[in-house]
Amino acid sequence: MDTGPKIAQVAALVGDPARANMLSALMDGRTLTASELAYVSGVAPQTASGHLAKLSDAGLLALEKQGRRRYFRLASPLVARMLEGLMVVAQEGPARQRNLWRGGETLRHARTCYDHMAGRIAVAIADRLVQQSFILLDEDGGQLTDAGRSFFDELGVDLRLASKRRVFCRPCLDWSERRPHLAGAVGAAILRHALDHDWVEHIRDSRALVVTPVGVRGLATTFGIEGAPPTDGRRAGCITVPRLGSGYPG
Amino acid sequence: MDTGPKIAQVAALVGDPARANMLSALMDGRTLTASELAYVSGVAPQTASGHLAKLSDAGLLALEKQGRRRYFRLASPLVARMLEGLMVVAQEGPARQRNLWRGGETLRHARTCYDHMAGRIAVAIADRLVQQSFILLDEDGGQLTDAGRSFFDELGVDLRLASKRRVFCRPCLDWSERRPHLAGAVGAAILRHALDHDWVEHIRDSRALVVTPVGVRGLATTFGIEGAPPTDGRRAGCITVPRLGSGYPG
DNA sequence: GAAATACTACGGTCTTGGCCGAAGTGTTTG
DNA sequence: CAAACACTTCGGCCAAGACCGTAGTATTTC
Repeated sequence: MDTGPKIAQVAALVGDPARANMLSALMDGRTLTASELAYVSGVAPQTASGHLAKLSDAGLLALEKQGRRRYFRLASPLVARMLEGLMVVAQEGPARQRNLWRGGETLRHARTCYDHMAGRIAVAIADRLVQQSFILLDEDGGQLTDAGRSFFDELGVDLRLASKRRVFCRPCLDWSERRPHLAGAVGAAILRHALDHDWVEHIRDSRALVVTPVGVRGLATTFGIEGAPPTDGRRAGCITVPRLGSGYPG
Repeated sequence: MDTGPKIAQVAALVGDPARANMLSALMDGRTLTASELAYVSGVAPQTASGHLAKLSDAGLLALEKQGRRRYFRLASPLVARMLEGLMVVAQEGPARQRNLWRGGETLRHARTCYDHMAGRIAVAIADRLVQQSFILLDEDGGQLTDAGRSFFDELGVDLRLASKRRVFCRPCLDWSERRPHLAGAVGAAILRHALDHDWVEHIRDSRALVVTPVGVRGLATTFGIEGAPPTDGRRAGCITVPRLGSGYPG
């Protein structure tokens, strides 16, 4: 039962700040180029190249070549899940200036997690679906009830898009709420539906989502969520995530 | 709000082979001493000491001092979950570790704690003895009543074996149940009685105990405990959400 | 073809941190 | 009390690896 060394290898890979930054940036399922990842991780391209090679060799990242660029993304939802687990523990530390967070509030409210939603809103949705017996969740799996199936049918959410290979429905522990939200094909479908109907919008290039006025109504009628947008007056939380889009040197 | 560095810190902690071995050994919920952890991790005690300090400081391990020993255990189920996530990625396949976790269930049911019993069964025994006024317990001590003395006499438990020097009867906080079970000479006598009468058996070289069919009857008639064998707390389709915040003593 | 772009390979520097021997603290035993 | 035991602290050794400058290899653009 010598699992120790194996998990040490993986953990050591994530244990470098530069690599951890890269993985964090990829958490929402985006694909980024080597240059972009070098920038977000704060190291020179040569250094980043080495890191990316290691991460790819270890099977944490998937690589796609296109012309002179290399696009990287997380190799599988399992990797995202692993990172979520680390985040949960990492957040637990001594209660420092937790409020020092800027824009953290927005992230806590709603964000993407790989390909589904996370944050208060997502947890509330999961709660509602469970409470209504549309979904049955246990520690690491879940399933749709018949009632749930028709609920999503009426909503116009097509769950048949789900590939057979991927997990259909599972809980994903939310690092900000410490309670599960929905991942898997069902979670992805809900996010797609929310984006398609303009319930939520991406903020710039971050993982944060804002709930639109339309979304407030939609969430209320569909899921019974009273969730107003994070703040009223000023812009719902200025995300302080370093700009990815325009900040590249050169 | 950059989560990268934080998860890097945690991951780097797990990223050392010696520390990873320690954490793996604790995955099943056991409590191990510094020496034992030094052994399983394959490093000298001095080195292990440093590792354990780091893991404790980071909040991954919980520490309990007893005498000249230090007992370590995973600080929370969230840590176990994180390790599980790493294992999944590390070994490219379905987590077989499920079995270990099941073993944790066995530990929670009945195990030895030094020289006495711990776990659900032990807590139930203590409850019963207190409820029957056979034993009076307070915060850090306890005493046998006359009724209790004759109860043990009839049972054939010889309490006079107790060395003079050792504590006769005291409560010991059960880490899995978070309620006290019996330690001291009385606790030791109960365990000896249970082993002598084949009520329980040691599992392999672990501290886990299984309750035999004989034991089920014995516990029922003697202590009025309905305790079926390790009830194997299988699914029961329950939501585990509420358990996230609790389950382990802080 | 030449230049710019995106990325990779190599080599040398330098910090980090794991490791253990020796010595020290606190606890139990006899 | 002394000895055994469990663990920690200190100090020096050493290797792993993160980093970047330089110099490459593809690919696209002009």
